[in-house]
Amino acid sequence: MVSTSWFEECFLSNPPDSPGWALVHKKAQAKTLPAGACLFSQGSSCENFVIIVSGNVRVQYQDISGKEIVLYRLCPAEVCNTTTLCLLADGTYPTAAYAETEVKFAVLPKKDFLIALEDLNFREYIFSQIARRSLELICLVNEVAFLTLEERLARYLINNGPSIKATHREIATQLGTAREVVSRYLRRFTNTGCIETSRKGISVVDRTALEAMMG
Amino acid sequence: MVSTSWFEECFLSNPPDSPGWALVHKKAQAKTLPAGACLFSQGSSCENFVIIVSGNVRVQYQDISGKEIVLYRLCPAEVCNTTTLCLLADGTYPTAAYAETEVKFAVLPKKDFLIALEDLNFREYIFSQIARRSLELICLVNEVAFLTLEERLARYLINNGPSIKATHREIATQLGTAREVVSRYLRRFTNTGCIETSRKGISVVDRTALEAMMG
DNA sequence: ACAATCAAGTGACCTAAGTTACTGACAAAG
DNA sequence: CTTTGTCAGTAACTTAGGTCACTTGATTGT
Repeated sequence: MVSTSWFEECFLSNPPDSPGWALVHKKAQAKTLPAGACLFSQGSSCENFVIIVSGNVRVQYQDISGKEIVLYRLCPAEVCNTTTLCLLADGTYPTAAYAETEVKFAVLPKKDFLIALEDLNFREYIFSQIARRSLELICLVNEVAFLTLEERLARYLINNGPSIKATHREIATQLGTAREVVSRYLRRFTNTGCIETSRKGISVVDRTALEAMMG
Repeated sequence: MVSTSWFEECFLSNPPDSPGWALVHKKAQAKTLPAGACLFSQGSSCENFVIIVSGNVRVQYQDISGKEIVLYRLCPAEVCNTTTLCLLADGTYPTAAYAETEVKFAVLPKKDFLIALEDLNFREYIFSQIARRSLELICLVNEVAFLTLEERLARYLINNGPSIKATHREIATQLGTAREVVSRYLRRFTNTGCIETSRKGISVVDRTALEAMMG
């Protein structure tokens, strides 16, 4: 059972007074993992529903040659899309997930999750998240298929706020490309005055100019 | 209400004796569209649940410059993934759908769909489909991001059976590339004896050789 | 303090694949 | 039989971006 302290605090907006949330509250196990830990990896079987309580998690795909692309990130109160889909489809994980910070999360056995889904309140919470995330993935297909890296990088910079704390390497993984390529485009953006770079950080100076490049 | 003839015939395996299916049966409207017709297009709002009764439907994305990529195809008894996700997320369509043959399908207002979802039987049918399809889309991201066109074309040829009836143009749309590029790789496959081409058709001669190329 | 590690900068090169611009072949319509 | 449109073949070129091979500077651990 999840300790009341952080769990309830986190779900004040979805109070566990509905049967589904009550079940989660009763049966879920609280877990904590340090930054960098792997929550699940490609090919492993999916047995438990996962909901993030604190910290954030990167969900990504890694191909045979080691190339990676980030599919999405999980924030507190969010449900892992891949996990939920795997539970519903009886599948094994096609992706891997890593803690980016220390992460607290609740874990609920598949069986109990399916019971909790009987509750309209719980179900709506879950499925609106799944739906939104899956629609995002459809958009990601298009982005990867049709946008240039320059456009995708511009989008990344816009979407990640005026001040970004990430290495070129991390950005490259996010976009599914190589570090050098990111450096190359960042240099161009710097030359045209769109951004300013520092070690481990980028700040967007001319948002409008960047927006013009994002396709 | 859907005429009993083709609807029931189609759902024998999911008999409408459960409340969800009964509701679908009672409230759904039967529609028919000719080959080539548009079921929905990008940006239009999503009001109705859609389930295919006969024929098949191509769901694709088109970017501003007119480039297209096929995301998936719907077959009889299948539910449109995008539609269902949009209903659950209150969104507008990010994709478009076109009838590839004459299509019969049932349409159920959002309101009734949400009621039908109360039924475990119906819900499981819908969500296992959604889950499977969405997992496929995750794999599509990786395919587009990391595989070469040669590999993707080889996969396409394998997945679409030993005898394929499609123009180079159609295959190009499927993969999100240009016709000439498809012709180029098909020529190479022909030269190495993997396939044989004829007007509007391709047949896989050496499946094993093709499999070796699909990455 | 020094080595080791990691982030970043950068030039040179290479290749996949998009683009342009044709040609010829076939089929259906007139 | 001829016109018109679709399908396919192909050569020539361009470009995005992946890869290699470094260097330099910062950070960290011992």
